Amino acid sequence: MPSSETMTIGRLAKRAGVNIDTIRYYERNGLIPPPTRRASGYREYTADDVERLEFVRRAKELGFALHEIAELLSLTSDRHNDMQRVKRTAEARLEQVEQKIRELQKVRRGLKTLIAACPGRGDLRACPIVKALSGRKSGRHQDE
Amino acid sequence: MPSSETMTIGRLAKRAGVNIDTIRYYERNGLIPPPTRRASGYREYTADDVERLEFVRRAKELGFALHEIAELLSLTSDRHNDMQRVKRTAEARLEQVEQKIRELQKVRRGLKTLIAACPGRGDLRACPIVKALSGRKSGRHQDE
DNA sequence: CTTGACTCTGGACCAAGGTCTAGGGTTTAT
DNA sequence: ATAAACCCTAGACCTTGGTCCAGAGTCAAG
Repeated sequence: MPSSETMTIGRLAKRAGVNIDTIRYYERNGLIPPPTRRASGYREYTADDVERLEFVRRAKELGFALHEIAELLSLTSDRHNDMQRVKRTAEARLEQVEQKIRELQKVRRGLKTLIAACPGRGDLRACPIVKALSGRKSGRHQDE
Repeated sequence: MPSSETMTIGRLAKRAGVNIDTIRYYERNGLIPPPTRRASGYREYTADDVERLEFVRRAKELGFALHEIAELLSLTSDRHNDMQRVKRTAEARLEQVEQKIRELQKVRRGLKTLIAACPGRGDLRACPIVKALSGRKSGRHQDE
């Protein structure tokens, strides 16, 4: 197949399933290299760009921030790097994800405790959720 | 207790450990009721306001969005409500948290799979992480 | 040749949760 | 009485990841 086939930005957007403005936004932010231009200024893309956008989409699904994706892409295109940097980037992301999970699990335990203690009806002044948020120790009811 | 003691916004900010601008921001967004004013226009707060800000802080720690906190506060101050609405709000938040945890766990599994498959050195073209992001099937021989 | 669809640029706008600044008035301490 | 420290408002600015718009130029079909 003739890899010299090019497409306009609108076509690329459709193929990759992203908004046309997102492509320009990615270009501004270094996720997509500045493409060649026609004499008129129109951007010309190739099938490689579809793949790049798919790379971005997959990395986003793994929760990488755009700047991390830009980094991954630049690592990827430099043969002098080996896998070490890529692997470290992934490990750093994993660490972030695990940290966030731990935080959320703590929050979940807190909520579950409060919900379990709340009968769900009756006078608000006896509500353990309200009490906890108001700073009184829930679990032991005390008058002010 | 002499609840007639008042304080300026700067004092309240220090007591509650929040930024002075944050207090005004909360006021604009209905988290803190508009306080009384001196003739000069200065806001006058009481110890109740310190508690309210602490309520907000605790609710934020449980991941409630500000609009949800405003809702909790308004529920709380209306004696005609009973616990039901408060409990439901907390349950809704719990559901959100659990959903987010599930998403992150999926991401974590994906990352772990890739990291485990990556030897961490050698030619990038053989890197399973890069391959996966590039859309080639990496050896999906394992699930965790 | 004209029309409609497409593209260009630069900048505004969105959510959320603030933070900061400018330009003024007030309070407090010396 | 004056300076430092405080407060007022309105509005700009920040982050992240985009989306949308206006006004102008370009391209393809009829």
